[in-house]
Amino acid sequence: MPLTLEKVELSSFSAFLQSFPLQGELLYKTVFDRHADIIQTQKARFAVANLEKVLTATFDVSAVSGFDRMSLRDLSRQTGMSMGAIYSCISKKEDIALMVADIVRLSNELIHQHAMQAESLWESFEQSIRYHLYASTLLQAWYFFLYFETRSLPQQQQEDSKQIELDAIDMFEKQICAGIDGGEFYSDNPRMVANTIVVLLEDWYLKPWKTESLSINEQGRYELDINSIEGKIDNYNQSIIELVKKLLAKD
Amino acid sequence: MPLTLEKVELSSFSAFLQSFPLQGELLYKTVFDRHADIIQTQKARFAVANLEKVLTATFDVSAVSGFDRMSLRDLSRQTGMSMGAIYSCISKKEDIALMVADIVRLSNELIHQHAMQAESLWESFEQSIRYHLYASTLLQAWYFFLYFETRSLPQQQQEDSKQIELDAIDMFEKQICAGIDGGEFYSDNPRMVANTIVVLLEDWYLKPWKTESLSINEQGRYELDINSIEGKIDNYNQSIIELVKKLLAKD
DNA sequence: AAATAAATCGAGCGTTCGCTCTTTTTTTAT
DNA sequence: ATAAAAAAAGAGCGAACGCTCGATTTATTT
Repeated sequence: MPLTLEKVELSSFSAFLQSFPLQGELLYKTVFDRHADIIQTQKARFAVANLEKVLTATFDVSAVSGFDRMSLRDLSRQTGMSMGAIYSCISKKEDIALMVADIVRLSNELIHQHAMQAESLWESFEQSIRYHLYASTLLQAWYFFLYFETRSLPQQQQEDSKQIELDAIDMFEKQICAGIDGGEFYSDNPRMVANTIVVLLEDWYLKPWKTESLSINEQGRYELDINSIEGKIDNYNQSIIELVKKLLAKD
Repeated sequence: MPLTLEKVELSSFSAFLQSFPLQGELLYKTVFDRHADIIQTQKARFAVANLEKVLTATFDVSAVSGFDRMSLRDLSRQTGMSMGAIYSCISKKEDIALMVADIVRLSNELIHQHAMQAESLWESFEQSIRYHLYASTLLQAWYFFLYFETRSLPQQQQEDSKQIELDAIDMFEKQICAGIDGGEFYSDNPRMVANTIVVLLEDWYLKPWKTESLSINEQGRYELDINSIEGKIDNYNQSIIELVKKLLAKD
């Protein structure tokens, strides 16, 4: 039973939250299922609880000082788990980074697949942007971590990460070119427009302090405040859309 | 005798190279002068040679695996210097990151000051973008390092780095607003345009593989090939300018 | 050429790292 | 209630870390 997003209209962040599978317990259950081979713990109940603690603490600690500086003793202190407990849900430190990379890739696949189900070119284009914003808001810590800690991954996975970005640019470029061919858009530099979209999407989850889109809780961790975030996402999304419209306008 | 850029027209990358002071021997001499308090070595001749070796090797090694993973023994091997020699031009590992941060800040100041000398609003705006591209190309490794290794710096310096980015956005925003007030531009979201410019400027030095703007030499290090880079910078610069023109056009 | 100062060297210090492994505790099955 | 299985605990291991410091080499001055 592979994860999918049903074809429903995810026209708001709250609607998105109701159908996106990579959140809450199911998120960590997914991590468990996809890495059962390296996880010692057998019962999902225990593994899921531990994975949540380990990954959350990893994001907290390494956001400040980086993954390399985070020692597993830091992690032990932060989670209240012993070294043994930590090593029951990973086989080595690097595994944590692998799990994050895997989930981010999966998330990107899900939103891409879903956006492609749209009926018109513009709808698909607009939804690619919006779903990307939604997913990278929900999984902000994960996206952020992957971007900055790619160098903790094996060489091959580092290349893969680059390729994800290039693929995203290619995708937008193709959509733009299709729109140009269909007479819907105009641009003399489709790739530049596509690239601009991608870096603006990255900017959203890399620099939340620019828009204060996330609030900081008493533990100093960024967290979602659904009520205040909803408007901010829509704002940023709208800004990108309007920017893109100008860039693709026929004189 | 503070460093400055004479008021000359730097209308091409090669013209820029002829007057920008942060390059070659003078670059490392500047590092030496500005950190004489923590550098044991007294004679500039020795310090400059060692700083060049240490900083170059730092960029090489940590571009692959990060500053934290780079041990001073790696550095010793890469430079052919002993531990003692390394510690004669730094007092601790963190100093390397401090030196890089200092130079990047200085570079930004120089190009900002110079751009402000332009005579018209548009000229100043356009030169801010172009000089930033020039400087971040010449000092690509430095800019790249600061972006990814900010977390190796003390808390205060981390905040400063954020502020540099916010200042840059503010500056472009002000210029845009001035242009709107003067009837030269139109935009209903000046900050979004300013932010877009800044992330596109960052993209240039963070992801050289996107445009293959730098060639890779036999040591696997990115290096400048003045002949082929000149056209690529101008291309990218032109792409940004045209994009900005569209975003600020009066209908 | 001798004397002084500066720069370089690298073995070694104390610490911390990722990780292992035996012991103990908790959970599950009978 | 008891036995078997699973999970958690944390002291301990070898390796590698940043950094120091007395010995040595090189450069400068007299």
